[in-house]
Amino acid sequence: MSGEQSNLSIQDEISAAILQVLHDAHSQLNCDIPTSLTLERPKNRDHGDYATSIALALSKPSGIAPRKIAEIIVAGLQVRNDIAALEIAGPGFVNITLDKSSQGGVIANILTAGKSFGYGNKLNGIAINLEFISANPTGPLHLGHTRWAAVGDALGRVLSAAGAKVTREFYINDRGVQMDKFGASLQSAALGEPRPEDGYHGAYIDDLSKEIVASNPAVLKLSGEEQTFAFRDIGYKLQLAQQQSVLDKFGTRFDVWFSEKSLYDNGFFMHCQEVLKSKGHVFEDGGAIWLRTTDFGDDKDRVMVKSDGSMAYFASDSAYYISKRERGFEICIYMLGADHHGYTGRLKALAACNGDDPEYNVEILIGQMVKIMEGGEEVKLSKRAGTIITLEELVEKVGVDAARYTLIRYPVDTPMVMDVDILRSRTNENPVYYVQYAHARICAVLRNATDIGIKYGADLIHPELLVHERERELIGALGEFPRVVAGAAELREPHRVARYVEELAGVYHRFYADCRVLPLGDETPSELHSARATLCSATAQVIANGLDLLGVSAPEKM
RNA sequence: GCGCCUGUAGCUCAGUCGGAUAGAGCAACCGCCUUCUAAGCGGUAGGCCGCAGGUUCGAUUCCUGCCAGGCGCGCCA
Repeated sequence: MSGEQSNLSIQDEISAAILQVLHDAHSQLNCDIPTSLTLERPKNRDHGDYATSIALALSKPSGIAPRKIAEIIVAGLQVRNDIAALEIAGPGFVNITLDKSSQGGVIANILTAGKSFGYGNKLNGIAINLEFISANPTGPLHLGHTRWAAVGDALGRVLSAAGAKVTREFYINDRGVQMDKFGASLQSAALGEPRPEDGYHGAYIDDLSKEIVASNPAVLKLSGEEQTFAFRDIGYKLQLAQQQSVLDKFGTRFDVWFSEKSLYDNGFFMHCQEVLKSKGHVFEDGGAIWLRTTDFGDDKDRVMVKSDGSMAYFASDSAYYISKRERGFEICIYMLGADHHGYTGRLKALAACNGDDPEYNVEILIGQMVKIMEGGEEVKLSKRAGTIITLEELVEKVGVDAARYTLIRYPVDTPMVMDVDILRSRTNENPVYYVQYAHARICAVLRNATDIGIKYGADLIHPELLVHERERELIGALGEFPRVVAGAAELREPHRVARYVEELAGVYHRFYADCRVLPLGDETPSELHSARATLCSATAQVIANGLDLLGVSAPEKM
């Protein structure tokens, strides 16, 4: 935690000042004053460094002409010495141009905070359970899982950066008939028999069965069901380990690997059923035990215990949710594939049945489908047929950074198309290279600066020298980062960080083209060189921090 | 039939409480390396923001209806 001073950016100070001015004019305005206000960054540079349209918004409730309100704001801000110019434009926009020297504060903040620049306290202390991927341990992770592997991990990082206490959790579906089918498939593969029709058919089953036999030759001596279970259990361990290893290489980290099976240990499920029963939403019908989720808007009630006494999948869902709540998580985030969006209703209703607030305690993010193109054609995905693109294959094709970055830079509710050919080619058709290149470029400049004895650092900012339009743009963009991170966390949209970092890279490239950083030839090193090099190092820091939140590397050389 | 998501430039897509002339990358065309990484920069061209209404000072954004596409709607997991 840094002190109050450094947490308050220049735009926060000014927006607070504007709110204060409006409050002071309350008797005149005679309407509700908003509690917070975000300064906009106008696209058009002629409109200053920041702008606000609050005067237009307050015009109606106060019954006062917008330009009149703008005048009040401008009058109230005149006294500030960190503002160079104030202008009322159009129907009542207030355009603010910062004083040169006040812009330097951003650079100082970045250099002081270093790796933690951008981190904030918007979600301070909130215990969040972030569940993602949650694949069956019966095969490799495929493309749908991969989207969440990247986005879920990035969201975890972003939420943590906003101060939340995040636990990343992978729910292992290690129970039920699909596990037995898995065991039977492995068994038949090992024995050279035809696979069960409803079993798993991918080529990996052959490999896995060989691995099982090689490491545990004794399985061949077993027979019948005993042998099926042995294949199932050993295969499960190996397959899970394979998933874990792939995710580890992908840079996706989990705090908890939660076994579905464990929900039935030590009577935990019975406990959950009692909890729900005590809240009055459990009933029996046709020999089955149900949860009356229709009490809270679900389409139909859900079976927990089937009439034959076996557990329905929803039994596990219920127990798992209660486990999360009993472990102290305030917010449970579920990241589900589009083919599971029908879950929203029942999960929200489940929370309500437990006496929780479904709007607050449960959040469900639905990730739309990912298509993959190669050679101009869509690669069809079919797990049963075994022609799947796995996470591992994708990484082999395009590398971790390109795969992660591409998956993260789109909002998850957009269906997306990944073109392997483009991602494979190392050109800036792939935005990740554009961003990484900016970072590497800065590092090269700074290496050269050091070589020729140009110093840079927090005591050499010289904001009064950084007056070039490109410099001001760059400083302004750097100052946006904390706000972007906070917004990404609050809206659960890590792609905002990616888009920001692309924007920042672009601003830097333009700065680089127009503003020579290091002395030319035998030119004498000046304070401007140091100031620009310092600005470069601040930029590198922010790009690195942004990429780090995405789990993408920031190379020093390319 | 019901529900969720999507529809913005030739392509892939951004666009947070409604804001000023709707953006980026790629593809096309024209320029820029005798000195910091050209994986870069500048410029030109490219748009009925799916369609139709509504709300208002103002709508790509909010509301309603429609059209098109994707995905779901088990005592499966």
